[in-house]
Amino acid sequence: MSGSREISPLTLNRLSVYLRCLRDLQSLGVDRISSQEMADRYHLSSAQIRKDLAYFGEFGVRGVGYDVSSLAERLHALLGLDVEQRLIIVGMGHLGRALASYPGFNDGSFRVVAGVDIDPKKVGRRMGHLPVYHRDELRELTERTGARIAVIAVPAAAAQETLDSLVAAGLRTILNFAPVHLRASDGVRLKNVDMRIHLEEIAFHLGVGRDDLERAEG
Amino acid sequence: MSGSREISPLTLNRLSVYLRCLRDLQSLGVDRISSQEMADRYHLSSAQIRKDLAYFGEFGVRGVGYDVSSLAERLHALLGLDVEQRLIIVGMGHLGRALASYPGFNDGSFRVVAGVDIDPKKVGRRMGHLPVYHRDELRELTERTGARIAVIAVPAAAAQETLDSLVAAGLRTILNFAPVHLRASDGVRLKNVDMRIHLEEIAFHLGVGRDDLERAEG
DNA sequence: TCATGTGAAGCAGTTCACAGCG
DNA sequence: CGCTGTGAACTGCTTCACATGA
Repeated sequence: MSGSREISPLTLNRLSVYLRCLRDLQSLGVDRISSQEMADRYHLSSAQIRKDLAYFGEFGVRGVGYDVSSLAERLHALLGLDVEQRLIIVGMGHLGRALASYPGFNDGSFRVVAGVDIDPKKVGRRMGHLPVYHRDELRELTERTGARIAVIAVPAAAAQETLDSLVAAGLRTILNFAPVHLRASDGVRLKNVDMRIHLEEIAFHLGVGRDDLERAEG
Repeated sequence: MSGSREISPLTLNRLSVYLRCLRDLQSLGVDRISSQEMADRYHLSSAQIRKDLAYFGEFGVRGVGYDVSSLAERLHALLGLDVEQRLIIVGMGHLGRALASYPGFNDGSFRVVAGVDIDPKKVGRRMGHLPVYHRDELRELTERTGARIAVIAVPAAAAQETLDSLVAAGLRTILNFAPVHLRASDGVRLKNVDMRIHLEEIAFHLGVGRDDLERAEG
C-alpha cells in the first residue's frame, strides 16, 4: 500500500494545519511533543492527529511522542512543499497584486514568477517587483518559467476566457478567485475560491432569531 | 420546531449555492424547476436539494417542482440577505482595496461603508470612493454607520491588535483575511480565511507519485 | 401521473478505548 | 509507565427508494 488510496481534502488540510503548528513549536524551541499536548495547545483532537499521521506511516515513538523537526520535515515533503512551485497570476488589479505579495504565496514552497494582464498600461512594467506580461505571451511564459500553477484574479466577466487561455498554454492546476464558478475540463485541476460565501456564513447568524423568519416553516 | 436546531455550515453554504443557481435561472427566464433538473444543470444532487429545502419548510409543489422566484426570495430571506449588512474593512493595502470592490461584498445584501488604516497618507482620503478613517475612530465609526461586520485585511503581525480594537469597538462578527489563525473570545464570531491552504490543496496533487515520497510509509 | 418530502440505508469522518511497543 | 497506532463504536452527512399528495 504505497499511499495510493485517495486522500480526503479534509485530511489534507489538517496536515497543513499540523505543519504550521510544528513550525510554531520549532520557533518556540520545543523538540518533542505528544499528540495530546499538541491538541491542547492548538485546540485540535489528539485522536485525530494520531489517525491522520499514522495513515502515512509510523511517525511517532510510543511512550514518547513525535519529534517536532523530523515530523515537520516529513509533512513538508508529503505535502510536496519541498519542491518550489512557480505561479503565474492573471489579472493585476488589487486582488492580483494582493495575492502576488501574499506571504503564503511566496515562501520557499511557492513563488509568484509573473503577472499577466491585458491592459497596455500594465504590460511590460513591473508591479511591486513582479514583471507583467500580456496574455498572448502565456504559453511562452509558462514554458520559460516552468510554472505549473495559475491563479485567476480577473473580473468575473473575463474569467472563462482566462481559464481557456491558461489551459491552452498548458497550465493544468488553477486557482480561481474570480467571483464566478468555473467548471474544469478533464485533466484540469481547478479550485474555485469564493470569498463571498464566508461573509454569508458569518452574517447568517446576525439574522437568526429575527421574528419575520420564523414563519418560513409554515 | 421553529428552525432552532443548529444548522451545519455545509448546509448553509449549499443554500447559498442554490440561491445563486436560482438567480441564474431567473436571468434565463425559467420560472419553474424540479430538483432533478436543477441538479443536472448545476451538477448537484437532487435528493440533497430536496432534503436541504424541506428542512426549512415545504417550498415545493408535488408533481410540479419549485417556483424559481418565490424559492429564491425565501432563501434570500432565510440567509438574512434581505437586510443590508454594512461592513468595515481594516487594512487598505491591495487586499483591503480588492475586498472593498469585490462584487459579492457590495451587492445589496452587503455594503462596504468604510475603510480603516493607520497610515497617515491614507487616513482622511478616499480610496476608490471609500472613505478611510484611523483605527482610533473605530468605535465612533461603528456606531455612526451601524456596521456589524468587520473584515481584517492587515499584515499578519498587526492582526491580533486589529482584532482587539474591533472587539473593543463593539464589532462581534469578523472575517479575518490576514495570514494568521486568530482565536475568538466568547461572544465573537470569527472566521479565518486562509488563502494559502487552497494553494497547498491543489499543489499537493502535482507531487503525488513522486518516487521519493513512496518511502514515507516505511 | 409526476416530483416532492422523508424514513431507512449507506457511507464517511470522528471519537473512543485499549492493545502493543519503546 | 506513557503514548502511539488502531479496531470498534459512534456521529453526522449523503443517497436511496417510495409513500404522499397536488
